[in-house]
Amino acid sequence: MVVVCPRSAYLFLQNLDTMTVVTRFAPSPTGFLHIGGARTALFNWLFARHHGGKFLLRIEDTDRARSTDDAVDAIYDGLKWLGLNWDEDAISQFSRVERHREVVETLLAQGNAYRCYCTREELAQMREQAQAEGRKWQYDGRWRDRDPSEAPPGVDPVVRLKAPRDGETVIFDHVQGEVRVANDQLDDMVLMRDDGTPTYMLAVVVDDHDMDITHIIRGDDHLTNAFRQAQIFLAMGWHIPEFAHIPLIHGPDGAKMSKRHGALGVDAYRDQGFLPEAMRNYLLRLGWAYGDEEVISTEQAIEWFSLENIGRSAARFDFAKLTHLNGLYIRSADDAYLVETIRPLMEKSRNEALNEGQIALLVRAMSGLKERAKDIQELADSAMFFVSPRPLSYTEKAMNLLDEDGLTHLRRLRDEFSALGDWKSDRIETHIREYADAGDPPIKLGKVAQPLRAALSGSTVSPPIFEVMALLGKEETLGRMDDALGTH
RNA sequence: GCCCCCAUCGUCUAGUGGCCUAGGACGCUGGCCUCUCACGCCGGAAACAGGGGUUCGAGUCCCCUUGGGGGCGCCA
Repeated sequence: MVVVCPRSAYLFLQNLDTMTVVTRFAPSPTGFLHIGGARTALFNWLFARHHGGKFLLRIEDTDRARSTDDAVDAIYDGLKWLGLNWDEDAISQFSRVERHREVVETLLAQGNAYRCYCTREELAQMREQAQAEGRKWQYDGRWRDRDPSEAPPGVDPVVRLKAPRDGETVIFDHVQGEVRVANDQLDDMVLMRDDGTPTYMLAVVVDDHDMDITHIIRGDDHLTNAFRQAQIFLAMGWHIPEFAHIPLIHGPDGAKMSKRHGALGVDAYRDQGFLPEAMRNYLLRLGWAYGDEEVISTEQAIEWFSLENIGRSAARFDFAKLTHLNGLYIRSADDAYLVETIRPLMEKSRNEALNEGQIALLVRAMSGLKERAKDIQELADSAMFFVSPRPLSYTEKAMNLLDEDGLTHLRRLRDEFSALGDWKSDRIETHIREYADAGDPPIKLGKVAQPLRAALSGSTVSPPIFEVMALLGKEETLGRMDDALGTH
């Protein structure tokens, strides 16, 4: 017997443009939303949006012992931060147990499933023995055709699928292509536990069917599950969704991205200063490509996304590239948006709220600031001096610039500045250049600009100093210069 | 162990038998720009895992080896 899961029969009748594509992201709430899950969600979201279909969210919480509400919230937060909005309400898989049981009953009644009275101990023993003999462990189906009247007393049975034993099962995966496995490699999986709760394998199939999922896009660690799930779909006589098993993401060292191996929740990336749009772009390019395109807006991603362009090999996570992309997005981001983004970080580190005037100043300063930041934490730090109260504290390097020579220039310039009427960046620059040129011998601009930078920003790095002076305003500039002169 | 998947610069990738003296990006690196730091610009080093086929012709197709990954739960 050959069980074939073809590219959906109805796909030949109606094409993707006219059918409603429905995808889903189905994480289990046992921890944060990690990077691999985020990419899976992104791909599902893009595919649905590309086809004008629906992207649903289902929380796979049938394992009551390991599911937590905090984890569910972390998943919601992560998806929201990434901008991956889902359609309709999220579905709790656990809330559907009655329906799952109903399907198990149907399978039982049809003779496609049976009760197995093996105890866990018995199973453990069989597994051990198989291992000792170097055999592959597989449930031998001993209760497959046994009469239930032989059931030992006091044992709550599990329900297993009566899976085909001969032939093979083949699926056509949109990423992996045609994959086939001999049915004798697949044993009779448990559909319902001895406590009457459905297993993941059963629940996924029932839910995907009931939710009218057309395309299952998920990590390729589920590839072998696809065969087992296909058998359930077939047993129920249900239409089988399209599959697309995407390669996993590995850590920078090539090892599996796991929680103890550098895998972080998306919240950690947010906290490290990455912009969601940069994250989306990076994740998209990890395993998917559109020619030589590197910087891809979300609109473009939706337009270009297709399953066929997904690569087949695992990718390593590269912080450097993410960081570079993040810098790109920061530079092209809206000034007010960036100020809003760094605002909480700044208020936290200065332990004081920013007032309206300060916000406005930061918005005006942003074009110079964002040019030199790779992440928003850095951006927040670099913006700090604009709103720091006098007198500023200086970094050690800044101190060194405020030496005798530096202070001499500051002193002279300070007097000249107070006479300067038009406090505009280019006017200030002209003035200082003239001052430097007038020296005998002429002074290098840096000799003047750096002490100014130190006095005005407290550090050795800042946006163009003439711009900073204009932004700060004449009064504040002179005040900060006085501070520097007074302290030394 | 068994089953399945994968394999182009350090990393992400383009490449669908001739357009490949293998392209782009990150990183690295030489230079330019320059008031600092960045950005930007110009240049450089850097890859088809190995071996067999198929073909007039292979990075592209097939097989084997090697290497990586995943799965083999009353977890999801």
